[in-house]
Amino acid sequence: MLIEQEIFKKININAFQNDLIAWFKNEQRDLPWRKDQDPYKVWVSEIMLQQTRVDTVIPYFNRFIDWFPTIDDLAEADEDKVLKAWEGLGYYSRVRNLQSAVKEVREKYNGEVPSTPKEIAELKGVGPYTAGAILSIAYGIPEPAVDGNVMRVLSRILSIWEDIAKPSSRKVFEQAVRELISHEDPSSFNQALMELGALVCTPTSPSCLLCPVREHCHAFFEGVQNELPVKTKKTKTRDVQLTAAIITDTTGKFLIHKRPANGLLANLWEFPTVEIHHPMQIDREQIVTLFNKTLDLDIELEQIIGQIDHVFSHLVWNMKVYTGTITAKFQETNEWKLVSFEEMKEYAFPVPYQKMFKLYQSI
DNA sequence: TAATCGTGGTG
DNA sequence: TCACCAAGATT
Repeated sequence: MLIEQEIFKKININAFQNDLIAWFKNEQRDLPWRKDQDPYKVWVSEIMLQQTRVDTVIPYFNRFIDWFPTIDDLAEADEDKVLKAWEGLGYYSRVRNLQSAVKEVREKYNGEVPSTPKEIAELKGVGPYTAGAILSIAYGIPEPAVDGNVMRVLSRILSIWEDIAKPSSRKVFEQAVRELISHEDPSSFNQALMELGALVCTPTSPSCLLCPVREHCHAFFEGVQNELPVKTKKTKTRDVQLTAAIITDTTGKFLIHKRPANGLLANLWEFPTVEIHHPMQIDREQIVTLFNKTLDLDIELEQIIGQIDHVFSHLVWNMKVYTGTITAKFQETNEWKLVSFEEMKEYAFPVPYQKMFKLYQSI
């Protein structure tokens, strides 16, 4: 790669490290996962923080560590309870991978989180960023931990015009970190880059006048901090038409269904739902038939109580919500359960179904 | 590589 | 209202 030669010329590495780390030690936020360096807690926090804001993560992290204080606690827990701990956080495969990886750590590494790049990167759900974050923060090993913050900050400081939306450009920034990282305190260095990105070197209108490494910043020198980083975008969401129903039996219990183990919202619970492919040419009777045939049920729909629109990363759900009743003897299975209001609280429901139940309660 | 995988905050 | 965003990984 040709870029390293330039990096050495542009930056006084020692002064940059010192200014950055000194700022971090003074200004870092007091966060629950910074109270110690327990590799398990660092790991949990890094998984939670993937694509998720710090303020959102804090209460989830505290409750998760309360429920599962150690690797053994998480490894032995029921998946339904683990998912319940993650309910509302999103990207649920993160926590299923985490539990799977924790079990592997217990079996292969005697319960100790491995401390080599190769071994840690093999764990489920641990990609290049998370591997570097755990190695540097928990073990003090000078490995790059390149997330969106780091790419933004370094694209400005080093004036790197790579498109950070391209997966291939991450390695450019990893190489940059390898040239710049403090070997005396890699933990503070990596965290400082991210903290700077979160607090000062923000995506829009960065606070350059407050920046501790302003004098090292090529973009600030050239006045192009608002043009960096280069990031192409593409977002096309598709609409999905669904009909879902709150179905009760004669005792007032609710019919719930466990979603498939793969794909969207895997292994979470939902109220019975069918997809409507051609909403213009379907009547109520056909919807009932669709429920009974698709879901192998025997139910009757009562009335529409409203509509829930929910936006995911790559699609939008338009859910028509009905109430309904069970019209025949019902047999519980692993995927189908009839639960009381109190029992329902033990099951993890994704947000659209939480919205749906609130709608039901409001009528 | 591009698509998939959630949610809540923000300008 | 809506595009964009936030400590990415997997397929």
